[in-house]
Amino acid sequence: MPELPEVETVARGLRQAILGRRILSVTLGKTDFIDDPAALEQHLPGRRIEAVERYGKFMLLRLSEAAATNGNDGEDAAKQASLLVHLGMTGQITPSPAEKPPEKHTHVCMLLDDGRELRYTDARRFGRIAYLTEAPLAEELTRFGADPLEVSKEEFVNRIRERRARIKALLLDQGVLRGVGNIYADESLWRAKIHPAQLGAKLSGKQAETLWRALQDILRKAIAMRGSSISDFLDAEGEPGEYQRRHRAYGREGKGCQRCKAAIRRGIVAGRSSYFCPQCQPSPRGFAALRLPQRVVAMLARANVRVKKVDERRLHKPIKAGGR
DNA sequence: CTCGATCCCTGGACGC
DNA sequence: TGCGTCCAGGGATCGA
Repeated sequence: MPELPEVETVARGLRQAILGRRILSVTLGKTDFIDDPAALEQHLPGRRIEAVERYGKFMLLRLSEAAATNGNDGEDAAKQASLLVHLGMTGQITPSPAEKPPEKHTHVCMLLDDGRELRYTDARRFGRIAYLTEAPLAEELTRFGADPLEVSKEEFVNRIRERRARIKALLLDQGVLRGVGNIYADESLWRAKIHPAQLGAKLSGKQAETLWRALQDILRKAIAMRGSSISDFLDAEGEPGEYQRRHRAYGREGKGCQRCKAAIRRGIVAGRSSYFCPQCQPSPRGFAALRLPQRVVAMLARANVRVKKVDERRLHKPIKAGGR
C-alpha cells in the first residue's frame, strides 16, 4: 500500500537506477489502468528520463523533449512531457535485466538504452499511468492539496479546522493533503491522541498542531526506514521497507497500546479500516458505535445473535450547523 | 458539504 | 483439496 513514504522510497531508488537512461521501446500488457495506452507507445521511445519526482502518491518521470520532427517546427512534437505513475495498491516499478522473464501481472515494459527494462507490475491494477504534456499535467496536479512534509503549521491547522468532516477523512483526502493514506493517517492520529472520527472543526488549535507535528515526524521516520511493507510493497530495488515494525496502531487490533496497554480497536471510519486506542484517543460525542466489520456481523448472524441496529440518523446527526 | 454505497481488481486468509 | 466469502484499499462516482 504505497503512500507518501513508500512512493518517496521508490522514487529515490529509481533516481539512482534510471536517471538519464533513454527509452528505446515500449511493450504493453493489460492497459485498462493506462489513460491513453497508444500515447505511451507513440511518444515514449527516444525520450530520456531526466528527472524522477514525487507528487503526493504519484511519481513523475520527466522526459526529455522529443526530437523535433521535420516540418513541424517542433511545436507539438517537442513538448516537455512526463510519465505520471500511481502505484495504487499493488503497483511496483523496477528495472530488471531484459533477459529475465517478467513477473506475473507485468503490464508495461520499457526497454532502456543500457539493456535493462523498466517494468511496471500491478496485480490489482488500481494504479494509474498517464503520458502527459505540460499543460494537461499542470491541470491534473491542481486537484491536489499541500505536501504534508512542506505544509506550514498554520496552513495545516487552517485546512483541518475549517472542515466539518472526520479528521480521518480529511487526512485521506488528497485534495487536502497529498500523499497520506490509511497507515500514516492512523499512525499520526494515534501519536496525537486524536480519535479518527473526530471532526476537523472540533479539534483545538493545540490538537491540530500536535497532529501536524506527529504527521511530519512519522512520515520522515517512515521515509528514513524506506516505508512500510505490509503484504506486497517492495521498493525499486525489490526490497521491503522497515517502518511496519514501528506501527503503533495500524494492523494492531487487539494488541496492547504502547502507551496505556488498552487493546487497540478497529472500526470503520470514512469507509476505511481504522485502528485506534480507545483509551488514549477518546471517541467524540455522538459517535456512539463504530460500524462493525462485515466479518463480525456475519459471525454474529451465524451464531443467531441479534445486534440492535443503531439509529443512523442519531449516529451521524451531530454537529450543529453554522460553523462558518 | 459530507456521507455511505458501489465499483474497479486479484490474491490471500479463513471457514466448511 | 477445493469452493465460497470476505477483505485489503485508493480513487471515481452517484445518490441521499
